[in-house]
Amino acid sequence: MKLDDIILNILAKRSSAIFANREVLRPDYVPDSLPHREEQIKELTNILAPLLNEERPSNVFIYGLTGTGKTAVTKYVIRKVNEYAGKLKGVSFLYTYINCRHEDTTYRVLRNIAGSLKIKIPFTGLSTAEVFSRVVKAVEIIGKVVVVILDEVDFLVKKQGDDLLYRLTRVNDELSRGKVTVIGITNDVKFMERLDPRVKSSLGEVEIVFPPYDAIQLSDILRERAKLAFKDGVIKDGVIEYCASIAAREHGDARRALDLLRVAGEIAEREGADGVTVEHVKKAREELERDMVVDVIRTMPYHGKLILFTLAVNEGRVESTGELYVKYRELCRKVGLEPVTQRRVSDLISELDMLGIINARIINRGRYGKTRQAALTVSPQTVLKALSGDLRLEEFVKKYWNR
DNA sequence: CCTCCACCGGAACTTACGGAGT
DNA sequence: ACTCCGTAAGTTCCGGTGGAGG
Repeated sequence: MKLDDIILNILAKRSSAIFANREVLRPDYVPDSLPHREEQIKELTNILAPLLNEERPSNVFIYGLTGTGKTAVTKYVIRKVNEYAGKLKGVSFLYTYINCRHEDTTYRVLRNIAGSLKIKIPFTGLSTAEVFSRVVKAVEIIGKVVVVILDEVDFLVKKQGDDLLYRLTRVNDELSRGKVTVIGITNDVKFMERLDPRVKSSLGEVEIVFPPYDAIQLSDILRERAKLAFKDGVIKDGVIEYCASIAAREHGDARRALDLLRVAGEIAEREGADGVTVEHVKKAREELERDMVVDVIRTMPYHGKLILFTLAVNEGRVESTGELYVKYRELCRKVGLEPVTQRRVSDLISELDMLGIINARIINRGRYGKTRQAALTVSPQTVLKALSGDLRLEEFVKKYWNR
């Protein structure tokens, strides 16, 4: 085949037989309609309405499990309010969206806020106090309301404490021109309890709760997006319902449902099929699982990978942290590595649990103590496969098998 | 009803590193 | 060149704690 033809072939496939617009299924896409979230949209719009008079809205706190539309609704409403503020009243305000899972330090969050105020801050080197005062100065000079949206705030607070939140909610006292409103978003129900009472009262001026979707609502959402994302008639019977039922089982997570649908479409496309079937969704589920594992492994510290390895070669589960630790040390010894302390391993278990790659249940064995029982949520083979892709571990794995 | 195991989990500290300001 | 700062991984120390077994 001529090179020309190869390229042409690939490009031709891009104008796909399956997708009309796959962007609609991406997690960060904000749709024009958000079914079953009218209540929350109304509430949030009411709260933010003072922006039209250049007044500072109350701080808002938003709860809801992952994939319940918190982020989409917030982005949607703030965008619309901003639009109408300009159109109807000729006023403007600034807003910035920050995901604290990615920007999980005080410094990085401040740098992001600074960025939206058009002042540049080096990515390291300054003290947080310095950055904070530069931000405050900028708000003062600009003299407008600044809405700071902190998505997944719990990550920030877990790592750095509520100091930044406290200062952000108090900053209005120091300002004569310009105001700051904070919108905090979290999926951690117990988050508020851990906050300093002062932060709690100021941040929780208003609260909005996002309940999880049920399977029927998920189907509605998927159907609506599928209409935009796929060409007519490519979605076969039962596909939408199947995606919805899987996601409904996992706490009504719409993001999960959309991911499934998108990946199923991509698989169908790769196979050159003329439609998306339930089989494609099943494959998509496996593929997403693999991706998740690879992703977790890439971001884990070295000894976190060793813990995963230990777990994987033990049929994917252990009865206690102690057992896991003994086996982990054994592996380290065989391969000539310094093991970390049990305390550290305990933290690594927590991390893996939070990332969803393992399930760590606390169990009480009375006289025989309290411990965590850890089990992989994915198959050990998937983990081993993903680990062998890790360069430094490859040797390790080989050594272990040939020992 | 109390004890006491095998841990959990918070906090403060260390080490190594790389960037900024002066 | 020197100091100050943040980040990441890990350590040390230690105060809890739920419930089976005495």
